[in-house]
Amino acid sequence: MNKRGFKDKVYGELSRVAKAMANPVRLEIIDLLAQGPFSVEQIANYTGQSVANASQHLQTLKNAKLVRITRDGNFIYYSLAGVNVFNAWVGLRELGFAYNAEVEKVMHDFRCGHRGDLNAVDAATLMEMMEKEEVVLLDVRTEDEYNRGHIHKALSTPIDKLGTYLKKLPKGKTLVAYCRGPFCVYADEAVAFLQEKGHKAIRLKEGYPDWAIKGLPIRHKES
Amino acid sequence: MNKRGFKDKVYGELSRVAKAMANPVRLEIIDLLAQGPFSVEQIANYTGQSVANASQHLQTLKNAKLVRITRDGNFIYYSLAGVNVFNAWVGLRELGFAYNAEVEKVMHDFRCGHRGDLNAVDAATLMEMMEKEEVVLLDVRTEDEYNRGHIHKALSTPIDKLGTYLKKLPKGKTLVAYCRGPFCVYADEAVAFLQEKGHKAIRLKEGYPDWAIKGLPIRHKES
DNA sequence: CATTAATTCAATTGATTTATTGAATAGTTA
DNA sequence: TAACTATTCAATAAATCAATTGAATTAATG
Repeated sequence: MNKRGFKDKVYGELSRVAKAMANPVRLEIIDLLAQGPFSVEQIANYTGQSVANASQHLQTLKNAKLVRITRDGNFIYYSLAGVNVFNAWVGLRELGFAYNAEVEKVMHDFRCGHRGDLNAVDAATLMEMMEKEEVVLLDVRTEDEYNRGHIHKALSTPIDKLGTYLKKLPKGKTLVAYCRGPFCVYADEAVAFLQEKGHKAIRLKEGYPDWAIKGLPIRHKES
Repeated sequence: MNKRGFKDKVYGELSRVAKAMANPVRLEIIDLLAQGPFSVEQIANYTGQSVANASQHLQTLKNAKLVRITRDGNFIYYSLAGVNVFNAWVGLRELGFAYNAEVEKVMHDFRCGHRGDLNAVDAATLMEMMEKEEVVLLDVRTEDEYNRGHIHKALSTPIDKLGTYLKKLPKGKTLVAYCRGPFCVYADEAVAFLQEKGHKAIRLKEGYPDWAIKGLPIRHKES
């Protein structure tokens, strides 16, 4: 094989991987699967797609080796093929943040409409805050996702049941809410709700997968 | 805006960035521009494309904010919009290496055909070797690229003039050749040539941009 | 073995993407 | 200002991609 043929093959193969990521629905699926395995129906519901369409996108991701499947009874669960998939997704995400003003703008506008406080702490800041025991950390994802893995010392307070946990939360301390990632709005909703109830609340910029991949302290239930 | 509308916009914008990367020619352009600025004609020649086609791809990259331009005389020079573009490219590249057996296979087959020794040292290993002063480091890219920036202590020995440097190279020490990146074949060609001439030679797995972005020691000519 | 539920396949249509060609534009130099 | 050069634009046709629909698989259960 000559030099051009070699390059055509290498860049061609890599562009197949990039093509598999180059679709809004598939990016949302990747972002979701960073939390762990989900069935086709769960993925379809979450992304607002028909089951057939979700399945089709999942086949595309599977062919590109970005996801893998495990069976459990009647269900097929999809999850990311490995940590490199998440890394590539983060690379793309940060690229979007850095140079695409439209991404920043959309996020800013959306969150402006939901709460006054646009601040968010990043992982490093939160680590410092936690060392001083100033904060209560809230995992507002589903209980299932919490059990799969959560930030050390976080309490499970799913967004749709947040009201029932209100009494147990101390008024003095800062509440920090986190969810699936920077595009997940659960933490924003939680912060809005908590601030309305008179709490001092702020969201964590990153989500659980970002925290975990940095090697920061986590815990999970034995399965 | 509702939650779905927000997500559609965010993932839609990010998929536009991914789409801009999802083409073999554009990936090769990104990989090249990691070395520094190049004109449209240089890019067209390097990628084996017509000037019009190269220009069209560059417009696509520019619209996605992945590259930016600077003028100098008659020429327009394209370069990466920032360090995040390179990071995203590396994320994709590593993803290809990790899960796409086809990429590994193509590289292995190609390099098998060119030299017996498939080994390559990585950056960390090279740093150790250099501390013991066991190696002579050769930058086999163009002299121009060397001047823009090179690994500290490397000699400029462009691949097409490598023969003229032969006498000056010590027979006892290990020669380590590096070039633009893992898909650049200059270092492979250099290693094959040097081994043929009785030298102990090996390539660096990564290219100059990978070395530089890790914060490892570099030097460059004042411009 | 038949039923059921979850998932995938196949065919269609409309929308994007790509390489090619040749013409147009915008800066530079004489 | 005219000629030149590097780059971009516009139009085309072939190829690829996405959402929809309904039918076909596949594996577990009665």
